Amino acid sequence: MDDAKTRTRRQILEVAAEILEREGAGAVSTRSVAAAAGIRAASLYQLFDDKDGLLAALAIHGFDLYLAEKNALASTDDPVADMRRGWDAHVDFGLRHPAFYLLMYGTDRPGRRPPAAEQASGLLRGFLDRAAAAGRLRIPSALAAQLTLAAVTGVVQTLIGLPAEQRDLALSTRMRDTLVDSLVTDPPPVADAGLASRALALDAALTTSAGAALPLRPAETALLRDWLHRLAR
Amino acid sequence: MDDAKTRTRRQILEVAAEILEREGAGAVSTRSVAAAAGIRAASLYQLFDDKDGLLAALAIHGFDLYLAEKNALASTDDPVADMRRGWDAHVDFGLRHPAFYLLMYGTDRPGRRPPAAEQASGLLRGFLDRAAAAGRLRIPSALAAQLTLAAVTGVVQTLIGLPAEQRDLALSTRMRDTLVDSLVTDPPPVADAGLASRALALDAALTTSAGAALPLRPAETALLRDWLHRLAR
DNA sequence: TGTACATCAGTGAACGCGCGTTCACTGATGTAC
DNA sequence: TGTACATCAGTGAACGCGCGTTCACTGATGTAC
Repeated sequence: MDDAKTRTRRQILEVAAEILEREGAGAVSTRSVAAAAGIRAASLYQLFDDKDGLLAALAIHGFDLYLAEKNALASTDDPVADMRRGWDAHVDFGLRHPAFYLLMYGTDRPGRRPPAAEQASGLLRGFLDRAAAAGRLRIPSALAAQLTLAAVTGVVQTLIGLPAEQRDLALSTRMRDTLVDSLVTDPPPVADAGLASRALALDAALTTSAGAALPLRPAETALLRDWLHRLAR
Repeated sequence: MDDAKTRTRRQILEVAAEILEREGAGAVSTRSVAAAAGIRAASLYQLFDDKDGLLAALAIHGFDLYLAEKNALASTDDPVADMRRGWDAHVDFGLRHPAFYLLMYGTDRPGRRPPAAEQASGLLRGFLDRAAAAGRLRIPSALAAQLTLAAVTGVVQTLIGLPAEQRDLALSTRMRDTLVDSLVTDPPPVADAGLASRALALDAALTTSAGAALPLRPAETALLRDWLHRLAR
């Protein structure tokens, strides 16, 4: 009956999520979670290694919630419009689950990357590589992803810090448009797309086919990509 | 001898700052600070109300450090260049004092604005109002300040979260330039400056002369400024 | 100059609390014969 | 169908810890006469 164990784990994570969102990260302790779940604190140790294990599972639970919403967003053939919608969905999630958001994206101590940043960055790269492949990206997608993530987390954390009634989404939409406009070439790709766009389109295609057999050796590919980035600068 | 008391307070705050920067916010307790300062924890209660008082004083101490650096930056007659230099100084401070920065600007729980955000926003408004007075601002300075603060804290927190050797200031300079370019009109003000710039220049002048005798009544002034913001939109 | 007193920064011991974690246990459930 | 046994989720009590905070105190310093 591993099912039963999995189910209990899920129930406990949901209870823990409720405490997190209602009372903040400081209120999540082995004892408070156990009490809210109607079991003894000692029982948690059969389901999770220890407190850190519980918190890690909670962060993954939060990221599952986030991914479920993101995946519900269908991709269209306009990667730039998709990016704007992805931005809005991200902000919306953060404002509906502020405590989760801070746990997932908040920087709590130097040198420790927020747990969700890695995965979110990967997701973003998906959008951006598609934009690059369509010849619409001005800068390498890795830097574009970092810029976008830094801007969006700055916006969400600013909004979360304000009392609910003072939160004005104009901050988010303006930042979004400023950023997207700066990353993306305005017109859809035309026949004589610029040097930079062409270099980046090729670079994106190389990313997509990573692992596939290329007619170049790894060291050559690396050098080529370095040149492409220089051309795009 | 109130001098002696003030001096002791300062010494204790410096010791506390050291713990904060070396071991993180979690390591700052009444006992650890007292031990590091060579006194008993009980003695702290003669210098600070309680632990919250100590932390509040610590945040103010951090902001004093910050202001000391900012004030060393002389203003030039180019408010836009000043803004860029202010941005860089802010980022530099954050990377040199990451734990302080997180204490001052980090969002730790929903609805609670980071303690330094208010003052930093006021400081920023100074730069921005000067830019607006020169007719170089595209949007109201309050929104511009919010955008800038959200972007710069997003950047600094992203960099702080990375291991020191992966921190790349290109993220900061690109975000800075993207943002400044979007806030500011490109050419220095010419004779036929646009409607929006003129409206905002007037608005900035009204801010500067708040309190001085105006030929308009307060309600009229408020309405006028509302109209100016609408023209600038 | 010397004595008696007031002030008050700092002491040392103790309080109660919530925490993470351990451990021998119990009692219900499922399995083997 | 009935009995003996194994499994194991969950229990209850206890541990040691660091925490914020209190309180009566001490002993050095400065002041008044």
